[in-house]
Amino acid sequence: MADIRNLDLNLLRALSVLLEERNVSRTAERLHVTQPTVSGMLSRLRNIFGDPLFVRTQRGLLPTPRAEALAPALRRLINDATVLVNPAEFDPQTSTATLSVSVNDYMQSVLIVPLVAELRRSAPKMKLAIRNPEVAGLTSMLASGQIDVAVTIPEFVDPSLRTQFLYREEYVAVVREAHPIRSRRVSLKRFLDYDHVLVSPSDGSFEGPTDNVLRELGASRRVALSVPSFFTLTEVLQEDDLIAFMPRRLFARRSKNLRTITAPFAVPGFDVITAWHPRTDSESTHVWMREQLLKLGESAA
DNA sequence: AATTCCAGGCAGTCTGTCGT
DNA sequence: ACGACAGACTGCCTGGAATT
Repeated sequence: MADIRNLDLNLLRALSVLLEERNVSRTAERLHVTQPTVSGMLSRLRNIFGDPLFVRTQRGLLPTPRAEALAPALRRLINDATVLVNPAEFDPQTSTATLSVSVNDYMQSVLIVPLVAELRRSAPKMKLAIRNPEVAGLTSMLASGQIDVAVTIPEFVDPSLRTQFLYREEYVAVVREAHPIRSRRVSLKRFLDYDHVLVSPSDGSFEGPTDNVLRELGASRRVALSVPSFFTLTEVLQEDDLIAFMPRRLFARRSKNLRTITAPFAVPGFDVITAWHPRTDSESTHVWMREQLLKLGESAA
């Protein structure tokens, strides 16, 4: 049994050209090496295949039956190898790839709704899975490929991941249209008279960025309700005299029966970023998807 | 586990010879 | 005379050992 350890692909390529040219010098020219090099290659090929492969005649080199029989398989092999090292360019119009994006409901509303519209147009055969965020397992899910890209905030991202800034978001204070607070500008005392509601996606906490600001002011509010999603937040706000801070871009999309008031203090906003595993850095499908998100982030800003 | 170093082997060129 | 092949030499690559 012949050993393929000594076989390199360039030898097979040389054999393929030799079969076409039936001449060592012309083969050397085509391979951009010197004639003795091809001679040496032929000698190695003869050892590997245990066959003379070519015999010299008056009319040049004549392939042996064994060499002629190798030709179709050689062409296939070289073609396959060429495809292997030159993966097809990503074409959104024809791609049938499936991508999984982890993103919370606020970002779904701001980014994913326009993303889907864009995808239906420019990548009609692609499939997209939107998944609720996994803060704890995010890194391992990105590493294993269960999630391809996450839209999130920097605080949730392990330093081993790659990130790209999309846009900066601000909070606005929101109440329902029928809320007893009528003036746009509200005093701190009046602001604290009412019960508040906040979004805590994972742990049901009653504290958020607003409470950190209040603590520094030596004050505190009563958070009566903690909900897991921004969709629930907007529903609840419409039904009761509560106050909530919500992302400005979300309010712009879900302001039915709601209005903003000017809070007596500012709450720092947050950066929205994409995060992915370095493994997929140059994966053409992923690169394309991240570019789409970046574009949408820029237009959302 | 990753990086660096080193020895051995191999493929390439140049030059020259041989066979058709 | 032309083209294949062989020998001498050079530089690069690879695999294993040593080191970090």
